[in-house]
Amino acid sequence: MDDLEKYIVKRKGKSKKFAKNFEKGYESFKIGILLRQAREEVGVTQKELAEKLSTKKSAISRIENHAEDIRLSTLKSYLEALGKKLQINIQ
Amino acid sequence: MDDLEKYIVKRKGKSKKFAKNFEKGYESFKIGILLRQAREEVGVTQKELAEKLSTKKSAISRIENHAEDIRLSTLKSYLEALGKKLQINIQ
DNA sequence: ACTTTGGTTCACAAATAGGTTAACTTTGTC
DNA sequence: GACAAAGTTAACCTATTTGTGAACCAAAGT
Repeated sequence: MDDLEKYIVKRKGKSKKFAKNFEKGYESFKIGILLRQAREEVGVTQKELAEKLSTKKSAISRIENHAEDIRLSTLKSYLEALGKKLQINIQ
Repeated sequence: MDDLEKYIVKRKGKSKKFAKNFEKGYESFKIGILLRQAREEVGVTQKELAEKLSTKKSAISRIENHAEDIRLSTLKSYLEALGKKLQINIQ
């Protein structure tokens, strides 16, 4: 079980809603989970992050919970606002 | 000079149009260059790739040349159609 | 010179991501 | 319980990506 899976188990325990939504499809949630994990690691609230990105906390929440897809630029700026870097590899 | 840069030099030599467009901004072209490189490596034409993705060759060309941004799902399926895997890391 | 193949670009339509507001829930603290 | 802070969701709107067809160019082969 890797870190992401551990995190998912933890989050399922914390949020019944998440657990239910999660079953609808792993793939579509994977990126949101990754992003939430990154944000929590840094210890920033959705509101704080939203301000750095000149957007609203609701948009952040949507990305972390709902978003079926995301633009590469959004992904990048989200992470950069957390002081992280996005790395893309092709295998 | 890494592989990507080498490839860019090569492509600048082949296409004046590309060379000119490229100067307008590196960042926005980077992903397209990566994708073209991946496709050429496999030896697939834009038309062949388009068919696998149920789209048209013009859409492929746009992604490789013009596209300012791209959805994660598009990136993923493009690469998977080439038999490659997209790997995302956060640093 | 003509045709074919691979690629580029444009214009328009369709689909979808992201901005925004407002109402709501959850969680923690007093 | 009351309150505040953090997060969620829905609705609407706008901006952007992607689908599509057509016209075009360059290179290669006939």
